[in-house]
Amino acid sequence: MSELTKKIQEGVVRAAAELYGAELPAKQAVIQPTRKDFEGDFTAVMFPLTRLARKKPEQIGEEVGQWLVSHLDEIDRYNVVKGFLNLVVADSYWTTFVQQHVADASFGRFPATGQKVMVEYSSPNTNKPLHLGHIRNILLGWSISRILEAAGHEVIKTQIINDRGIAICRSMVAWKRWGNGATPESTGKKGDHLVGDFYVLFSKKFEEEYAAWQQTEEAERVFAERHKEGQTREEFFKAFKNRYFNEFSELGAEAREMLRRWEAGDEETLRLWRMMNDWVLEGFEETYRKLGVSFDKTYFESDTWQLGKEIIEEGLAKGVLHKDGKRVWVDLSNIGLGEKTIIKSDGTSTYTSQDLGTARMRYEEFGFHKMIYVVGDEQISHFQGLFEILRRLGEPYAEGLYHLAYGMVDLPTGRMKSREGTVVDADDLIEEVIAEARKHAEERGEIAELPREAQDDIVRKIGMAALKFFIIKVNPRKRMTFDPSESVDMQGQTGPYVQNAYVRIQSVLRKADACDADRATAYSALQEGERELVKQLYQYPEIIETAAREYDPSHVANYAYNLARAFHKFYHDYPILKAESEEARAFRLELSRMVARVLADAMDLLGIEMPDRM
RNA sequence: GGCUCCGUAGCUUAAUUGGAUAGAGCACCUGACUACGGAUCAGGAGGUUGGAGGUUCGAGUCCUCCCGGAGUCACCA
Repeated sequence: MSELTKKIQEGVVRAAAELYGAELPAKQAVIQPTRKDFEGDFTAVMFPLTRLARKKPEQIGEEVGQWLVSHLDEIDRYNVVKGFLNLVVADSYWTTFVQQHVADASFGRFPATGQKVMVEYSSPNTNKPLHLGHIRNILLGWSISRILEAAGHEVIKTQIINDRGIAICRSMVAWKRWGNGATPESTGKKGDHLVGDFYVLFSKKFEEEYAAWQQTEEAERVFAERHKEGQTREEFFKAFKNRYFNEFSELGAEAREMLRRWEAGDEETLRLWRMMNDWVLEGFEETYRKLGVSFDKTYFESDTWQLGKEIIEEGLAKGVLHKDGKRVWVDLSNIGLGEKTIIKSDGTSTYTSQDLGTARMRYEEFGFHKMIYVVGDEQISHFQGLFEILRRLGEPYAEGLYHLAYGMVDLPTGRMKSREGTVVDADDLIEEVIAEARKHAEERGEIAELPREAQDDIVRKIGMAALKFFIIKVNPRKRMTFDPSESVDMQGQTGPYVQNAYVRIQSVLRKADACDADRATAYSALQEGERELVKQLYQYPEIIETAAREYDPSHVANYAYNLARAFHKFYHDYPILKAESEEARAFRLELSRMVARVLADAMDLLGIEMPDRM
């Protein structure tokens, strides 16, 4: 809560004590920004006082209002509507506020909390390129990291690359069989896309193999023996695919053999694996760079997949985990999850066992207070189980673990499905939004005079702003529909709209010759539109606090939009450079300067850059 | 079926965590400066906040029960 609202709140509590001899809990003295349709800056809700004062809310409002005006310098006057006490803050308070913070880089930054927070926000598989779903994940993780830093925490950004397992082996088999030694250099293809192509090729060949197999006598026999009562041939073979892969498929056997050799440390297999993984990782790096994100620490599943043995032994000794033969499991029925397997009966590890081990390893390495996993909501129960196990084991960091679950990204046509080729590729998407921004810029011709590189830079910033803002403005919890045509919109509630407010201010500032900034505080006829802007600026730190507490960057995005909107209106309604007085001109310039600074700061927390022209 | 999440205008969404007449954008219609950048601004139309009860001075928000959608409940990751 900000300084002034806190002061008002304390004032209300003290007023209650002095006027009515009542002890009002601070929490019940609700202070909120006044709604637009009433006069005032802050509103104190009087209803909770009625019981204590045993008077009508209107009368209490009058009495408390008078008390506040005479005891707080900042409060100029008040009015009462029903049980709402609307308080008007003195102009001098606002003009001083702007003067104090116009160049204050610490505005919107909180003092160090001493808390160390680890944020894991990317965990891609190395068998195919990043797609739209990853983009939401990455943008969310990046911005929440920045917001947590602004809130005073020390943040360690991390990713875990899932670089081993049967999936990458499929790509490896396909490359070996049909690749003819293709490389990113020889094909001119980005490494992750090249490997992804082989993954797709494997699937295609496997489908063909499976279809052919269904015509064989062996398939006939399998169907006869294993199909359920009333199940058609088609239904049976659709459901049987995975088992076919594991029991009958030649390609499946080859991929499994590849995995076996990898696990056995076969040199040739490892060489191939390293080569293809490196291609993918370089591709990922490029995409990350285009998205403007980075990590402090990268983990690889190939290093961590066997972790967890130690912690599992402890769990067995403590009776938290149970063992049947080689299989290790845990009873999670208390949180509605039933039995969960941690080590399979063939002795191999699972995702859960890795995650147990990785959590402890990270804690030992960084000693974090909080660890946030930014992972899709389809894994909610996985994390519930994981955290529950760590709690039962008495791990010291268990209470600080948090799964930031975001909803899937759908297309207007429905869910993205890699099998149906409806996945939106990250690189393609980035290219598209930039192309769209370029198209708009060319139509407008505003930046046509600039050198090529400068134009490219601006167009890139605008396109990325459109894409990022479109994704981040939605509450992470919600499943979102990604309409490609809307995502490149540049008007209305969009990134470019916010940028435009900033650009307009830069344009004004360029034209403003040096003027006496000190005269700004002498301005004493604050207009409605000015007041509205100042109040919104004043809210900024609180917004960051809320976004950090809720792990929700959409608050910051919506704030930036609202601030930009208020500025556009202000810009339209009042002259700045040709203001009616020197004081007004000085104040409006300072006010605009601060709006620009806060807009840029807020957008920076979302990973969005501001152009100076557009 | 158990657990979890979601449901707000035709569409995409917000609501300061229980506060005033539910606020925006898109799309549609109508307007605006010989002006500091029109990627702008103003106005119109569009709502029984999925439904029904309940708690409260006050409910989109909390409780109960329904309806609809999604996810998950694997010796997958």
